[in-house]
Amino acid sequence: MITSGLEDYLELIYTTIKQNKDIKAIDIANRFGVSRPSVSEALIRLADLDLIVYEGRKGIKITEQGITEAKKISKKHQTLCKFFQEILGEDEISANKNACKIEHVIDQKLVEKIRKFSNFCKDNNTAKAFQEYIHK
Amino acid sequence: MITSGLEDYLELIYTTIKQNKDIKAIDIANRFGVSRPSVSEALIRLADLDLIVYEGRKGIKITEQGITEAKKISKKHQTLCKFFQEILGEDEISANKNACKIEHVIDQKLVEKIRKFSNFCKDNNTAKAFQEYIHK
DNA sequence: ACATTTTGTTAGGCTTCCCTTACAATATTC
DNA sequence: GAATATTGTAAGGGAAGCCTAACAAAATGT
Repeated sequence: MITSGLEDYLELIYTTIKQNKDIKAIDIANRFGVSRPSVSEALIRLADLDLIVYEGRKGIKITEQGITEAKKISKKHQTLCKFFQEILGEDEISANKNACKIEHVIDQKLVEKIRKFSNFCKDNNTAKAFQEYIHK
Repeated sequence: MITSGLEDYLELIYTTIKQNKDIKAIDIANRFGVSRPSVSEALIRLADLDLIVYEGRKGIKITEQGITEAKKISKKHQTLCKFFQEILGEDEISANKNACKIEHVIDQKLVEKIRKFSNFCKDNNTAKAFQEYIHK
């Protein structure tokens, strides 16, 4: 089974590759503040799960299945982030930090509901009204 | 540092004791589907953290600090649960399940914002409008 | 091309959190 | 009060996820 840490790594691999950039193990290590051996291990596990193709220095490629998985996580992240920032008025750093953790535990169904709710709120200027309500 | 699992156990201890009921290690094991030895270990760690007083068969008591911690978690749980159910219209089981996981990773500040937002939505009948929006 | 730096792997270790099996102590039942 | 059931603990083990130190291979600089 894929774990929270693996999901983080896969998500970064996906978003980096999507921008047509290369990603190396050391980039992941730097990004998450973990050691190179930890990442090395994790990449082997991601490859075992057929989510990436990993051949050491030859680079990291993402599989179809990996893309599918990464998209799910990435979508969750974006939906949550947007809701926290645009509706609740949370700052970007806090929104990101919380989304990064919640995305690994929340059900897709609930995220979908939040996404719809966000759209609903936008259509109704709910965010603005909420800010006024808070500072009243 | 307190972990997700320990928080779960502490929360159950707190809510049970609050209802003037006794709680035993085996109750926790049954509730979370883990073995008695696992709970035994966890209770010793909770005691090390001064969150409970544990003396085996003599029972489990919660400390002041434990109550403070448990209240925080419990409050997070309730706030999230309420938001998911009453505003988003999620069913109780799903609301609970998601709250149970998110409560361990979300910042208190963000929960507080969600709580205020829930109140705001209630004052404005937002839930009803959202349901109509979904099913339009 | 050679020296240096960068990057990845191996080996060995630690903690958390779970497990099973076996045993000990306490409660319960008859 | 003796037999049985319940509950807790000890011992030992495993997977995940992190670490450091040491080494190997490749890329880079001059």
